[in-house]
Amino acid sequence: MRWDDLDKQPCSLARTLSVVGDRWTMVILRDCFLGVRRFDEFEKRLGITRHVLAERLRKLVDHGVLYKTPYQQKPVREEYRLTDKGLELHPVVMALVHWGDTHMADERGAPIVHVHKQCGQVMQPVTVCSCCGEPVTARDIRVETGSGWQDLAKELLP
Amino acid sequence: MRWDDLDKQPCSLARTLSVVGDRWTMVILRDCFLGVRRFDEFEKRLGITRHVLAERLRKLVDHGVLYKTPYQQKPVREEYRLTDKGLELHPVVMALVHWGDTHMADERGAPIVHVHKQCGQVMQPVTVCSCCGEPVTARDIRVETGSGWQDLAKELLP
DNA sequence: TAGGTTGGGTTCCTTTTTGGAACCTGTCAA
DNA sequence: TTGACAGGTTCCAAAAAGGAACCCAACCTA
Repeated sequence: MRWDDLDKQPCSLARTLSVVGDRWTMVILRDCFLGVRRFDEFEKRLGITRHVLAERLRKLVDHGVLYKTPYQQKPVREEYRLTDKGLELHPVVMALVHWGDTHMADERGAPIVHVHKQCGQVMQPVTVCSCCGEPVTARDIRVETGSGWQDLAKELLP
Repeated sequence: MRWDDLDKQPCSLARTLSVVGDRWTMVILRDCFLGVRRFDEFEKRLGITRHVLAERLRKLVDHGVLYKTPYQQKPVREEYRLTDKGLELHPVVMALVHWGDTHMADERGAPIVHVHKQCGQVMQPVTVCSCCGEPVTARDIRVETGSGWQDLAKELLP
């Protein structure tokens, strides 16, 4: 399978990765969540080549994850901002950062910490069950085929 | 910057992506979480080329995300399993799947659902604050430089 | 005992993607 | 008039992915 066909897979993870799963997109989105908005600022911070950056930004705009909005006229200059759809990638970013903090940090600890505005504390993201509110780990989960997909059950699960 | 230098960045997200951030690794890990363990089963399910698969599995083993263990002698055959470090990527997988369910699903709905064994319900992952237990979104978070990184504060944040 | 199958790869070659640098286009300021 | 700035695009070389074929040890089976 070509990577380009990922979005046709009957798998939400594959479809998500077809948008954010290439080498640079998540790093661009990290900067978006930090408040970076302009082309040249992305370029400076990421050290990514301009034409890959331009293409990734275009793709994120096409998918409705970012939108362009002018911040000056004459000449028109536009900046990139997260849409609501983009903001909803925050749990993904938090989970990636948390794993890195736990498993890839050096003796200096986490480069960046997250403060929860409501409680004022430095926080780690915890994934809980939407029904009972208890923390969930991989071992607490059983996977089943979705109700619209019974016919593909044998293909979806090993 | 080359993508290969991501792991040297003072950023936990970049370091995490240096392990799981290429085109196929997360899809391989999705299958690991579904219980796939053998080379040929990965190949059949993913339709990925054998040599990319072999390289990705090797890299995940090198990083301690998977380990190889024999399931028969004569001839020795080994399978790949998630280590504890690998199991801790579960929140990342859940967050990616949830975003896909929300934003990339078709009329048939989620191909796969997650049942929380403890409460028996189909669940969605919710990210909450480790201190106060309240759900957090992007707008609830303020970012600060980690205590070991004050000297780099100007570089880390825009 | 020849021939095929299975699991788990490696090799080789072609096509796509990146990386890196240079170039283009309005607008403004010196 | 030259230069800077923001935001790209173009071009070419280098690296990675895709696809097919090959390898090998140990079975199985006719």
